[in-house]
Amino acid sequence: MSDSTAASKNAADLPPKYVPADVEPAITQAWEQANAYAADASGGGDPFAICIPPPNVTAALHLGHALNNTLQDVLTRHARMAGKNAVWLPGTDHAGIATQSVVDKRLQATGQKALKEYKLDEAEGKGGRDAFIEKVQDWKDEYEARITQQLKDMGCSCDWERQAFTMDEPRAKAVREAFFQLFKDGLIYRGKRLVNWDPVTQTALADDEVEMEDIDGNFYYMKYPVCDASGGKTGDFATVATTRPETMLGDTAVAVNPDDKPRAQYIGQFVKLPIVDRVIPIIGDDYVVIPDEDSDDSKARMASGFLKVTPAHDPNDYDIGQRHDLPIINVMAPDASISITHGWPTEENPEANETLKPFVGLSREDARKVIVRWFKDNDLLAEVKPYRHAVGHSYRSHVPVEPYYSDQWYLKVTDDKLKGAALRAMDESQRQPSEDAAFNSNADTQATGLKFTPERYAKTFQTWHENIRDWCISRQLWWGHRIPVWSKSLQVSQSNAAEVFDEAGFYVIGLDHIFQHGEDWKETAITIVGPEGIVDYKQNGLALPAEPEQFTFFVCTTRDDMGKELEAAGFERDPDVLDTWFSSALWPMSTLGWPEKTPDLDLWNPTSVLCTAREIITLWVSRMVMFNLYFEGRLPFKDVFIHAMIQDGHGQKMSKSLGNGVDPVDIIHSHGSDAMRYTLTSMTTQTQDVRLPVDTIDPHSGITFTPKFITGPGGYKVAAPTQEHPPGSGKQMVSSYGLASGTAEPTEDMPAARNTSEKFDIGQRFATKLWNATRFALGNLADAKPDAVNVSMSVADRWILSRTVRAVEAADKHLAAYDFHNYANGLYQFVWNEVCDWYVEAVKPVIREPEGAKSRQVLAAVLDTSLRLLHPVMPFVTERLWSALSEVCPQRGVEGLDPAENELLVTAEWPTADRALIDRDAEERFGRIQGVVGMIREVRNGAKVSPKESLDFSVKVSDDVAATLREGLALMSAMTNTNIVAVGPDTEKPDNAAVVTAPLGEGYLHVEIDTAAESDRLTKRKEELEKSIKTLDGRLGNEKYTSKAPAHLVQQTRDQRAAAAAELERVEQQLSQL
RNA sequence: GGGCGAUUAGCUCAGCUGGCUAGAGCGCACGCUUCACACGCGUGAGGUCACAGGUUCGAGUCCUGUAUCGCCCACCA
Repeated sequence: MSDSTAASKNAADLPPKYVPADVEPAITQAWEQANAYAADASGGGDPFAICIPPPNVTAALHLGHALNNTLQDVLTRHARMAGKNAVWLPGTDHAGIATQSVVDKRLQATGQKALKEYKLDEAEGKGGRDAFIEKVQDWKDEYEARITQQLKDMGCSCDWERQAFTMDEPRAKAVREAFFQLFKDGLIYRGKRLVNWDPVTQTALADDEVEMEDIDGNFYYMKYPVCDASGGKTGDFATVATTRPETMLGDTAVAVNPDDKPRAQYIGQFVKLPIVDRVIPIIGDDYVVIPDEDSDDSKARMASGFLKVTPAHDPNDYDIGQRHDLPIINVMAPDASISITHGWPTEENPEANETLKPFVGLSREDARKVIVRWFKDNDLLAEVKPYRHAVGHSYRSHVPVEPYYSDQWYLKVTDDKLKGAALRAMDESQRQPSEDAAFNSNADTQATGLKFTPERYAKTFQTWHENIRDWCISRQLWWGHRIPVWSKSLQVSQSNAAEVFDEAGFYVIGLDHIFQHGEDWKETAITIVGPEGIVDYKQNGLALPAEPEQFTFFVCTTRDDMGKELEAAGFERDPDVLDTWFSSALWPMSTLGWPEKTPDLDLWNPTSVLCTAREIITLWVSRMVMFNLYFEGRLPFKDVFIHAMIQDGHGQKMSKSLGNGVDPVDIIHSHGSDAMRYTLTSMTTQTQDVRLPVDTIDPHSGITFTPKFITGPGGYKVAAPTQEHPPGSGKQMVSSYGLASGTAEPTEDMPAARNTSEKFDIGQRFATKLWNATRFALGNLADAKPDAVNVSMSVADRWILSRTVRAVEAADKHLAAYDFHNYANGLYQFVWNEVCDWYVEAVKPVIREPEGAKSRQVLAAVLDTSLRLLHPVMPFVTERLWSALSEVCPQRGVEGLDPAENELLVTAEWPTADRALIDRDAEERFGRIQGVVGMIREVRNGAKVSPKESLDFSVKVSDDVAATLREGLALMSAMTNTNIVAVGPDTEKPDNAAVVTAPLGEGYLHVEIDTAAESDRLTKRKEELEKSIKTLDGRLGNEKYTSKAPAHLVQQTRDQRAAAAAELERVEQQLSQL
């Protein structure tokens, strides 16, 4: 190793305490210098690849990300050590709407020119769009750098040379190409539909960007006068029930259920819509719920039987409107204020409607109040009932989403080539029985075997695809991939054909090659939309109408120069950008060079595993699967591992939007990176989310305390923005919530406070334990003479080697199953409870002696293996200790456990377990020693004998057993501070002695015992044994048990019964002798 | 409304296809500055496994129901 800081020269270089901050930076540097993470497709080994779920550049990472990335790093480091050609592809996501609105908010908050002003500039042709995007770009640069640093601080072994961003040029190229292909294949279409509109950010949202929240609202019962076709009132009323009175301005029908006897008679009549005086029909549609006061269905209880139909502002009403060919009247502007200029039919002449005028320009909230008031004043409000119901809110601006009728681009994910392929890709073993046609399709099944861990998430994936709807991919934003479509509308007829079309019937705009070579669709695709919809001009040419009709030409191209030509020809580029998830969906391909057929793509796609949280299965996993299958005919990854979510101390999800996130760097600061990684890994079980109570560190004093909590927006518990510690001291600080929510600004007197959590203590302690165990080993190995070969292994040596092999096997098994908890926990127990508590203690008496030669070898090998096994989860401390070990003891390993040496642990070989080292005899014998040692310690403690006081111990066993026990007795005596004074068949129990029993005999600890205490202890034990015997007898006395239960279990029960009876006898004997 | 998951020691969590005298870490009690480690060592106390039924020789583990909590999905009359 070339550096001097990371590598230790000898054991004395290891300070008594492990201080992560003193070690981590140098280790990071050593890895970087060695280029340890770089992957090359031409390198050997089986491919292993992980794509990072690219974090949004909206904000810094929190502990949820730390967990996500730690697990990926564990897998990657393991794969790398195991000799695979491993790559971990890093990157970030532009997160369109989220980033745009975060930046806009920040600009507003700091009094700078914000989105609104830039939009005005853009409208005036002053380039506001590009100027704003630059602002967002600055933000992105800042946070991308910060996120990258966080990942590096965590020790993430990404191949940083491959850092990607969903909006950089290679990814942009992939997006254009993908869009183009889908467009060309007819899977992207433009549709006028109801979308989820966010009136604040003024963009459409995908279904999954809408969050349902329960809202306390009202049911309003409004009376519409019934009339005839010409508007003549009958004096009767139809009372509609609605939660959204303001949309009544756009009503185009009233519906009743034809099976609703009392009301069906109204079908065919009309109502005169109040305020707007529109005469609209009463129609029959079985969607309408029939009122029933006694129903279980709350809707039936609340319903009036008359449903107002507003196709432009309610998805259900839209469907009804389609069924009955109703007009669609949009009554709102994009900001959701009441408007008569966004779709109101001119023949109604709304400008002249005096009654309507007061409502125009009102927000939908105000309009609701005013309209209700109008109905009340005009005696048309029948009733108002409180009603709690779910309302969709923008996940970004948190205002209710407005169903809004507008032009959008859709991706036809319902097509079998997308949806069907995704369903068929599921591993057969994880499919639910299904009626879905996709499973019966004859279509080629390109790839199969997509597997989820835990399995249950396969169901989420399947259900999502079975119910999938077309994906609205356009967003009215600036921050994103601009849609590569240019369009132009023009009036076309036979008379102007010569100006527009050439002889071949193709449209002429100076782009002859596009149209002349109509089948050469490599870079350009055209859709022509005429009055009757999409024109299949490729088959039939364009049938020109006699009278001029409107045709719109949509040209999709991946080439910028062609875009410019199109613009010169009067085409306009679509102003919208693509949904963020469109570029994310290409991630496993675009990070490997797609659309080029690169060696990387060949080797690493499909990637090995996707590691993510469950919330993203529908948004992201689904779309990656569909795209990768569609474009490359294979899966984006073979496995999907869904891990837990990190919750705060109140059981709330840790998230940026809640502001309760904890910066991993804070934890690294308080506990070290390895401690954080270890704790997070060991907390990862298959079922549970992780609850993590968070404390605050007072920056004035460095003292940790539990912050004061307040109830924040949305009813969540959050740390108060400013904290005082101790209360009343006047020493104030800004909490991480205060920072994240922008509700408090740190100052010199009121600095920002870091977070910590005692949950990470376990990792910190473990790192320290490992550190100290290594210090012990190095201290002894350093002095080791060249080993005398003729020393044989002790029972402890054989035992620990056996246990080490089992630890290797367990680690392999658990990692392969994504069982992170047991991987981490198993090694913790191995290192702490077996290596440190027993092996190191057992070896102490001989470790510096000539007869300890073999033990020194074993100790070095066991330590070597432990460091290798732990490296994926605790890379820093293990790497540091590795260099120290290599320095002191460059040659290590025993037969069967001798992986290749390597300068750096990060690229060292993963240990393989030679099962020949598994030694049942040693395990059994050492187990007995452990049992006896335990009993002696128990007696010593019970008798309150100081550990320093050496006690005599005599053993009664047969002579031949005594011979085999010699080694074990020596060990036992050393570990319990006892002198063995007699061993043999004639050993008598002294008067003052505690009896220790073991399978092969018994021992006497010569100690003045407290008769009363000993009597209590024995009596208690006696009762336990009696109870146990009773249970076992009950079992054995049950003929059904002895006949039905497996024989070995019955035998086991008999053995247990016998053992308990034997012990009971001894206990009773001891009691009688007290 | 549909689906998934959780409910085990004071706290945070393990307990795979039923065999447990139910485990771990923290916390707690007692004793130890034992020459790697007090971020330690040793010993111990602490649980009718949410509740009610059922299947079984046997249930923390399987089934049914109830309650509470969480998450995901769902077209806001």
